[in-house]
Amino acid sequence: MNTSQLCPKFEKAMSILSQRWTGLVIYQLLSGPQRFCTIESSIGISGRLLSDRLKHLENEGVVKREVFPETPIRIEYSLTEKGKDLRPLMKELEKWSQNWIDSEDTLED
Amino acid sequence: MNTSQLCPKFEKAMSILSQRWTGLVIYQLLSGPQRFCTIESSIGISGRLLSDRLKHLENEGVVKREVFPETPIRIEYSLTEKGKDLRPLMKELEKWSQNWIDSEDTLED
DNA sequence: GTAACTTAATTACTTTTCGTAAGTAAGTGT
DNA sequence: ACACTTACTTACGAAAAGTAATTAAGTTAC
Repeated sequence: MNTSQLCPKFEKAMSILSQRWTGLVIYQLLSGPQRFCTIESSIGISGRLLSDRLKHLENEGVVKREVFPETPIRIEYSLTEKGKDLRPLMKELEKWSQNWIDSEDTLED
Repeated sequence: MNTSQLCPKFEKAMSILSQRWTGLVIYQLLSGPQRFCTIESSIGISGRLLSDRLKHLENEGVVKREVFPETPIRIEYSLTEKGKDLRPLMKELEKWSQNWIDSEDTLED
């Protein structure tokens, strides 16, 4: 049972951002529209989960999928206005990580 | 294999925030030091996971656990400076959620 | 003094999600 | 024809989450 007393909009926003990989996918797309395999290799997510996350973000209206029927065909993912508006938040997280995360203390590769 | 090209500090910061419940726990503690059961009921997390998350956040230096040997004994959780410095980020998420999350589109209770 | 209650957990068990690897469909390059 | 690339999907074992019951230490109620 969820007996939360928090703002539902805030909770919803947090639920999007707190799903594994989702934040990194958005962050990566802030540098511009990109193809599936580019995102995949830049953040180290598996195809299975990237496919899932992009679909989820598309449903939330954060990410846009565009098919360019060139030859070879090209499929690009980009941020919608809603997605782009997360830039200030990402900037804050960048600042925080620079101020507080010790380089000894990062994730193992 | 993680072949990420992102800043390791940013990745680490994101990995903290993108764990389920962790963001809400921090957000809740921004309103001041609180006891276990207060956090539990305010964000709707189970004791099992709250215990886990608080321990994790204590290890990361974001949360501080203090035992007050009064009668009755009181255990309070609060944010460290590192934790308090996440306030601007939370403010950005609040703003974003107000601007972009439709009230029809919130989580079910 | 013992039975019921509270807090801060922990343990046991089930369900959901993740991660790895392999497979697929459509097309390209040689 | 054959290998290669892209954008996925499927299968399956492993890890994490969710639910509920239990515990330990102390409090209050009678």
